[in-house]
This record gives sequence, C-alpha cells and structure tokens, in this order.
Amino acid sequence: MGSLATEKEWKKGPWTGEEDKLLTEYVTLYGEGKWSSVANHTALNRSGKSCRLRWVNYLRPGLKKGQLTPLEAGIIIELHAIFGNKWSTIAKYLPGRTDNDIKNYWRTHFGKSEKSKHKKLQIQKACVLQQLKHKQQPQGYGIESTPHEETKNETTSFETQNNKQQEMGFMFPIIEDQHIVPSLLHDEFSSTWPDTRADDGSWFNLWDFDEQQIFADYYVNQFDDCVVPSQATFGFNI
DNA sequence: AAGACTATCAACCGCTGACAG
DNA sequence: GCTGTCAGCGGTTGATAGTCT
Repeated sequence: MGSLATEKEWKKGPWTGEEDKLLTEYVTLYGEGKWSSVANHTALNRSGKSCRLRWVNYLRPGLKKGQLTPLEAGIIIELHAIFGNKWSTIAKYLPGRTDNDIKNYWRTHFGKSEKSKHKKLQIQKACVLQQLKHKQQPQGYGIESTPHEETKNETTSFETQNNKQQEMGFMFPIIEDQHIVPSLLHDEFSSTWPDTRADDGSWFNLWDFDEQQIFADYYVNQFDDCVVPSQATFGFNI
C-alpha cells in the first residue's frame, strides 16, 4: 500500500569522516553483527548493509592497507585454484585482507586475457624466488619444524602452524586436518602435484623452507622462459 | 599539455542461507 | 513446514588516480 510506504531513503555514496566515526563508535558500543539497528542507535542514515560493508572492508581494526606482497599474491593464485571464486574463504587465510581486496586484486591482475595468464605465471615465479631468498636468510621467518616433523606431534601441529603462519602474514588452508599444499603450480603442473606428499604420507610444500630446496628448484626451472619483471610491473619488490 | 587508456578501489546490488517466530 | 528478516557473499559498477601516447 502506498500509505504504508515505510521504505527509508538511505544515503548512498562515499563515506565521510564523520560517518566513519559514528559507525566506529556504534561498533565499539554494540559490537559487530547488529547492522540493521545502526540507524536506530546513531545519526547515521545508512543501510545496515552499507554499514557492514564499510566496517568490514575499511574500518575494522587490523586491516592491511597497501599492495599485496608477492607471497600473498602467490597464495591467492594457489587458493583460487583450490576454492575458485570463494573470496571470503580465501580471505580467511590472508589476515588483514578482505574478500573485496582479494576479489579486486584478482580481477585487476588475472581477469580473462592471455596477458593476465602470463602475469599470473610471473607472479608465481616471483613468489617461488622469494621463498628461496627467505630460506637463505637465517634470521628470516623462523620455522623451526616442518609439517613433516609436526605430524609427529599431532597435539600441537595445527596451532603451531597457525601461529607461524599468522606471524608470516598468511595461513595455509586446512581442510579436515589436512594441509592443502600451496604448490604454486597447481594449475600448470597438476600431474606433478601428488608428488608433494612425503614418504610418510604427510604433505610438504614450497612454503616449508627447510626441506624443499630441490623441490623449489625444480619449479623455478619450469619457469625458465618466464622473465620476472621489475617492481614497476608488479607494483611490489621481488 | 591534453586526451586516451588502464589500474585501483570503494561501494552498491541481487542472491542465498541461516534462523527465529 | 512456511514465512519474514537479516547477515554475508559474489558480481558489478563508477569514480579517481596514474600512465601512456
């Protein structure tokens, strides 16, 4: 009925600093998850949907701003091969990054073109090279034990791995207590990917810096024809 | 210097699934 | 079991900044 036209005209468009402040205060007071009542408790004339989006993608504490690192880019490629366009799922493994960030990054860099496909390869290679570089720096990311070793200590495996990955800025996806291997090359060399299982059945992977020099070397060789470009092309330092 | 093109990012829209009544 | 509400997700769009010609 026309007389019951209670449809509210929500404000749209870019958020102002004042609106951000109001929303932050609201979340501080009432917590996340009560988006539909934001307008009732604040002077904000935004829909709950809009408020949630603004909070999740921009205001939430702990968000990382700026360009993705080669490592993050590589992980996105790997996880996209596993999960497809499940951006929120992928985002769970990249602390501080939102599904929107990842979605935008993917669409920008790996849309549909052949050029994009090549760029994907370049980033994968850059990512492997960076792994090797870190491996050569003893003071770098200190992983004392490998997934292989951790399988011997099942009570701490998951938590330990998670903590390390958090420190490094990403997390390996784990499904049913099984590490999904970010092989970096799942797409291109899927036939070799079962070989990433160790003798005892546990997974190892390129992110494990201690054991996988030979494995990583092998993959780097696969990229021989693929020249890794400069920062200007990637937007980050290799 | 100016216009065209490209990249990036914020925000909106529509759909889906969970859940309460 | 049905219905309505709401949060969350993925796709898409539009504005702006940066780069190229």
